[in-house]
Amino acid sequence: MAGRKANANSTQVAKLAGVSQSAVSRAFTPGASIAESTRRKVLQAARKLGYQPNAIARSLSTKRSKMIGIVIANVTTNPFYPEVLDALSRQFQQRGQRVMLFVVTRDQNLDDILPQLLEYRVDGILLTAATLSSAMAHECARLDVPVTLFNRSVPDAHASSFCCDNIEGGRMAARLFMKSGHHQFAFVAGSHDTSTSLERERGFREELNQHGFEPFIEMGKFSYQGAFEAARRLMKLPKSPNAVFCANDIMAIGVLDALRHAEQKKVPEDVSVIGFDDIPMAAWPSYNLTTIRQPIERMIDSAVNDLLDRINQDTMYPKQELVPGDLVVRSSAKLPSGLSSGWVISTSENRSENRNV
Amino acid sequence: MAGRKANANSTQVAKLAGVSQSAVSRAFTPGASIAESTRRKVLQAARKLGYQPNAIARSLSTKRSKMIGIVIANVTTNPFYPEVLDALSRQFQQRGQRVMLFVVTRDQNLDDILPQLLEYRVDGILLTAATLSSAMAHECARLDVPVTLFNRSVPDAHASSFCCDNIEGGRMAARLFMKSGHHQFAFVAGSHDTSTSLERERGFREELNQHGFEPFIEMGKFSYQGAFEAARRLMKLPKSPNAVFCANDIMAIGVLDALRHAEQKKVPEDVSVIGFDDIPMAAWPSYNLTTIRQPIERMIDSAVNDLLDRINQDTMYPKQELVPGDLVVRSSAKLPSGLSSGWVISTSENRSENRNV
DNA sequence: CATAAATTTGCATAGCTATGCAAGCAATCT
DNA sequence: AGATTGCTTGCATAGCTATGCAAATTTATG
Repeated sequence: MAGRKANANSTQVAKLAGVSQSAVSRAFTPGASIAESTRRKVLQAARKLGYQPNAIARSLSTKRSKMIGIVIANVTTNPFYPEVLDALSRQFQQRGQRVMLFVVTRDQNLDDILPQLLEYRVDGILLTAATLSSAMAHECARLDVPVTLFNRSVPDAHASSFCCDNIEGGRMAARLFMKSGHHQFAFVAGSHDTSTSLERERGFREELNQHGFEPFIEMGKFSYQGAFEAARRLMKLPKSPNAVFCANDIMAIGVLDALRHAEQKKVPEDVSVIGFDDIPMAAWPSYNLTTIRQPIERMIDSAVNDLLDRINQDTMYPKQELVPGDLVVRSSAKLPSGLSSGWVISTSENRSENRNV
Repeated sequence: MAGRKANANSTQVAKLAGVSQSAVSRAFTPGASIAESTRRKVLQAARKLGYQPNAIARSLSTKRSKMIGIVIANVTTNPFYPEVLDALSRQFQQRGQRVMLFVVTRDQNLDDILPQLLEYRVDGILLTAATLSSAMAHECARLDVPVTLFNRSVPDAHASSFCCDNIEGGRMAARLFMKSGHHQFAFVAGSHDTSTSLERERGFREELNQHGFEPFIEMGKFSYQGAFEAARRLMKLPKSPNAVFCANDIMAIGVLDALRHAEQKKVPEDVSVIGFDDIPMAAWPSYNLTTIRQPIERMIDSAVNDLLDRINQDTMYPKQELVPGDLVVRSSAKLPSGLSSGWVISTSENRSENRNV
């Protein structure tokens, strides 16, 4: 009920230091017009009173909260997202922005969440593993709050988006499978309404189609367990596939576990598996997963830069960026002759190197 | 450079609705004294102008930001913490609090971070996988900002703390090992300055000591890789251990992988392994890890309740709570006769049940 | 209907900082 | 010395909402 203990404010500091309140404000504003001697007096008085500028009042005054709203989903089901959150949060922190976090479920509607961010006048919004209704996109545009989507492509032009090149990723998986002589393909999808899953499927299927193949599709619900069960269904098919591409690594791992522990299949001898993301677990010796790596750091750098730029400059248009992924060759998929495990094949600069992964 | 697009404010809404600014404020304050008819007028005018109350201004006025500062570490290295963050964030969200997030490294000093939270006048602070310097504890106490530690025990009486009973957890592991006839024990520690690791080690060692045993100790650095290497060192010992307790699950998994893939050991035939936490991966068929489960939901409920209570009532003292863990018996540790895999043994009410884990 | 009681309303101000502007001051130049 | 320039400083106000208090209105009561 009772309020916070009275915190010293700039006026009290001013009085103690024998200067005006403005001077106190200036003493704490980098680059403000204030003599070094007065600044010292102020800082000393501030220390004595335990004064710290009130960021809430500053936000009100400057109309800049220095807060970024981050909305994220799948944090517990896909280790990729903790990585993303970690990197995002550090980046913003380092650039002087605070983070207001909302954890949602993948299919949760953001129309209740975004207003809560806007209420706090966040300077920008970053959505990952979540999509934006066009109503909300307009609302953000109206309020001039830039929005960036991470790992979701967007039909709407009001928001920036930063994605891995999912289509090309799917194609790379298909090509690797075909080069090493597979003939029966399957795709384990994440969901039917998520751009990442749809695009990866599309690239995979298109590349196969060009060579006269058609993959089976099974739903893995973006989870270990869902993919585990999907794999079992696939193995029950009359012509069961021997090359399974999964919409992400966590599902690929579910598939691997199902193949080995529930279906007595050998990987990659009986079935090859490729994932997407390159989460840390993919490199564990239990899995050794061949996968398409999303270059998280680079993608996040771009996304953060773009968002901060759009916050600081009025006249910037949203940007859609597609970052190429790298094929990381480990041992969950049969190798074509001439390629050995431990290679990273980078589409971008068409270079291959043994990065010891 | 330029400021945000002018957002409608309560005065403009008031003018349009033909009422005073106070009335607008009251229309948006649940329980305020306002006639239903005027409220409707206000809400209609607000809708027309796209008005939404300014939470920053409200915070300044009420001296309540409705924000909780969360500081978390290990988000990418230990899947336990994404679970914690997810649950915390949802709980606070549901209770009408926003979350300001800081991601730090385990050993990072918080003396630079906490002031940033205090600057924004967060109503309370929750630290997990991080500790509080006593200077900062005093600072928070001075400013009347309650602090809660999650999964860290605290010497300082200024903060609440909510922990699993790590000592008893360590004892449970020791007892299970001894019951199934092991004689050579090891503990894979997380670090030498973290209460979780120290307490789990202490319980484990004390229980062994009571029966005349002494465990080897190796450092696993709280990571998969660190534990992987620790396991290899353990196996090089002249009397290599056949019962390894790890300070957490992710390290236990690192140990399992090292034993199986680098040391050609069978688990549990050659070596038994027990972890701590019960992260989702522990139940995967590749690992089937016997472990001490931390009852996350219950712990978080308590922690959140306590923090919110302390925010709302002035006269509450911090609380130290110890929540008992459950021994989840899977198949990474040899079973004593009479016990079969799939059992959860709960210390708290001393009941056992086959929960199909 | 008159009066008391309860509800609703507006006024005025607090909460804290940033900043445009004009005034003050010191240093520099002619 | 007087004029010019450049830096510092304080004044006054904006930014937006909440709320104590008194006034006004409505409702209930006798």
